[in-house]
Amino acid sequence: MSPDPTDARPLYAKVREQLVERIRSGVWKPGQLIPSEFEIAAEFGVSQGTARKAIGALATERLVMRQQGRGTFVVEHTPAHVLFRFFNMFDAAGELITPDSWQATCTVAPADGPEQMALHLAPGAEVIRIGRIRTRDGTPFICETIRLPQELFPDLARLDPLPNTLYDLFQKTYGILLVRTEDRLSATAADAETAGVLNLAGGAPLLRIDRTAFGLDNRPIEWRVSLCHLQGAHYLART
Amino acid sequence: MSPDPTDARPLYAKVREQLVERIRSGVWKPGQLIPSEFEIAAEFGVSQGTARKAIGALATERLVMRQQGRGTFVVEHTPAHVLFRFFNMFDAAGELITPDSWQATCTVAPADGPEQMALHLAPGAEVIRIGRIRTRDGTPFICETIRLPQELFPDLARLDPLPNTLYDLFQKTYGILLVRTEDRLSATAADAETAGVLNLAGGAPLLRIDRTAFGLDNRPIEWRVSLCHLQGAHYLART
DNA sequence: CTCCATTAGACTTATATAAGACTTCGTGGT
DNA sequence: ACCACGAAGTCTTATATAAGTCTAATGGAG
Repeated sequence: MSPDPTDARPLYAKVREQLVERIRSGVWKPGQLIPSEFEIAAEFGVSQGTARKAIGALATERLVMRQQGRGTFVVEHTPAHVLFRFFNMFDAAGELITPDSWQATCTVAPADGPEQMALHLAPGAEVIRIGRIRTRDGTPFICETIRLPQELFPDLARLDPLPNTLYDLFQKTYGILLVRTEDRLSATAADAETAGVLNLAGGAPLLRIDRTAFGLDNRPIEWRVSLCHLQGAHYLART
Repeated sequence: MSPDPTDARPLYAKVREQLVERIRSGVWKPGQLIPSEFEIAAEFGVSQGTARKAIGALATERLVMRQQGRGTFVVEHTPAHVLFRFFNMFDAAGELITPDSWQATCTVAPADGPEQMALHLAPGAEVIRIGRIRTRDGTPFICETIRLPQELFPDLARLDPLPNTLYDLFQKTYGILLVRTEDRLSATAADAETAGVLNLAGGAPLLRIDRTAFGLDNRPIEWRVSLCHLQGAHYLART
């Protein structure tokens, strides 16, 4: 069954890999109930404890959610879940900010140097470029540029309007589950264009969030640069 | 042995709590080898697997480090470890920045409102206020203010000079292990004083890091505000 | 005799399995 | 409408075995 019979990794690691593959390939879809520990154990010819340990690894990677008495479910990127999991902006009172999207533009072009670098693209590959403004209580506060590999998201550029939570779209329409992000934060002064869009004086300090989001196979899926005019809000990083 | 005989939590959770207490109280000191899984199991009258699960919980909380064949050790906040664990600034090439400390001032005073709030202090309690400049390749780039509960760090204010890595001092001299931090990031314009210290034009954009660090019992131990003039550097937040 | 590579053994954490307890939820009787 | 109960799931605990690490004894080469 395993490709390499001399593979020395522990049993539960091999089982884990097979389970990940089932989620990646879409055999088990987001939100779906997966077989019980005993069923998985029987299928792979291991004990329930070993199957449990493999599933437990998925649970710590937040690929599945377990519920005692109910079963184990593949994570689903509902808008609410995406907000909770991947959005880290809070207002002065500590409340999670729920932004709206506005005025999105979407184009396709060959990737330039930085885009090739960020998304690990071969020269000549195309990217989708999305620009959008996000608002909070009606006033614009984030100016955002998003780049995606065109190859992974056919026809996305023709979607109009784009939904507010892209990660939800990635998963439900394209079957791509984001698993991990790396956010690089810095401060920058607003240039003339951004200042105009956000209705600011030029040179105003902005928080710049440079995010790369990775999929199940650790491939970079999205590169997103957000320029944020936080009015008393902040980005929260735990540990 | 347990204070409440009807305590319904699982066995391993109770054992875990006892082990945490041993680290908190200093019975097991940082860097020290703790007893083996079998010894702990025998002492608490449980199986090795249960003791192992309790220790495993500590390992995922990064309170201990396990090494197969060697044993399990309480984490130690060496300067290198602190840098790796709690310092999140990287330069444009992705290399970890190792800052130096410079020109620290240290005073003691009754806590003001924000300090009481951040450190959960009773009115009238005193705080230690530390101000310092951090340099990178000799040029100042972070202007930092640190507040500590005076009660926890007797005589710290008399230390001169303060060491570069405070977290190391907290652990080795005061036996206080930091376990978790919450960093709130925002962008701000340099005021006149900060601009002068960092040798900048007034109004230059700075990254503001507002950090609260928590100890083993989840008590806030440190409140630190850093104003950073990142020259191509960034703060990295994973996940 | 000294040095060094080897090896047996003790001790450690890691893995695998089995059995019973606990939780949830639907179902059917009252 | 309510409650008891059973089916089906995860969770906890215990036990046995494997695998990694260090130490000290051993024995041969120089």
